[in-house]
Amino acid sequence: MIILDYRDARPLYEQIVDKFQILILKGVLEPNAKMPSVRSLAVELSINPNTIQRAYSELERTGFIYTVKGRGNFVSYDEGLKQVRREEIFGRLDRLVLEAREAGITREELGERLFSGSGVSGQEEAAGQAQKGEGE
Amino acid sequence: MIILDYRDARPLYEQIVDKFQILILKGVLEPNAKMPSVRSLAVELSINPNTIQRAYSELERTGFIYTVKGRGNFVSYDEGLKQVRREEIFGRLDRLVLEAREAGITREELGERLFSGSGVSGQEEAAGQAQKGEGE
DNA sequence: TAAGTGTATTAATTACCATGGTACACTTAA
DNA sequence: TTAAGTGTACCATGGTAATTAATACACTTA
Repeated sequence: MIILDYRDARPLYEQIVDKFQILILKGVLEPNAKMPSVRSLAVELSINPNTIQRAYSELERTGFIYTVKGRGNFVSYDEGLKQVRREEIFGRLDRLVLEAREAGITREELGERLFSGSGVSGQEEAAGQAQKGEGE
Repeated sequence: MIILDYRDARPLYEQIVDKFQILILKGVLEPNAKMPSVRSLAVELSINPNTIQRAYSELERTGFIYTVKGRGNFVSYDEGLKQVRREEIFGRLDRLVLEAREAGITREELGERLFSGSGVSGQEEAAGQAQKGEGE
């Protein structure tokens, strides 16, 4: 379900948070679905349970999951979360643009790169979540 | 010439590397210009010479400066560097696009954000290199 | 009751960052 | 030649973050 990248400079718990955020936002993990237990996931990934615990705490703090003591952690997806993730990504884009400008790259050049990425430029997405609201 | 931000979570040497890369890429520091000596910059920034040394080593490793023992460090700007920097930034854009797609953000939405950033969308850049003067 | 769960705490380890200090080799100018 | 300024290479120290490790406790469920 989750694969760690030890070449990644970021802490393990942060990688775990990211992966689950994506799985939850994409609907792979449905609302109220049970998360792997702290101990079982620790065994599966061959890392310490404390690291999983830290990731789960972060996911709970940011509203992606909720906890029932003695029972486990569960997905608490709601539409607001998607907006949070979107804003985070837009923020990163803003910062990248600033850096690009300092390297002499214009917005136009970034735009060109943006749309040449995978050939596709028109209709995308809509796949993945399919059903549900989508909206926002 | 350089101002450190102690609220910044990044290491000091990394901040120094970044600032000089920008100064060099923007042409504020011209090719073959002498860099501040390790000791003098350390005094100016009130940090340890070893930290400056580390930053300079990184700048030399990445080709931004060259060293002459006993004489000092000098700017070794060439067009190739700018290209490398551009590619690095474009690469980051590519990865950001992938993450955005996973969050359900289309290229169009990214494009919109890209050009709404600071109102400006047309002529930019070309400013910055203007005169030079600056030069230590 | 036993097993599985989250949670909390403490200690130890490792890596990285930064400092402080010393020493050496080189270049330049007096 | 000498002195000053330069880069460079060490080493030891302290601080912090990430992670591991080992326990312990409280809860839920079968």
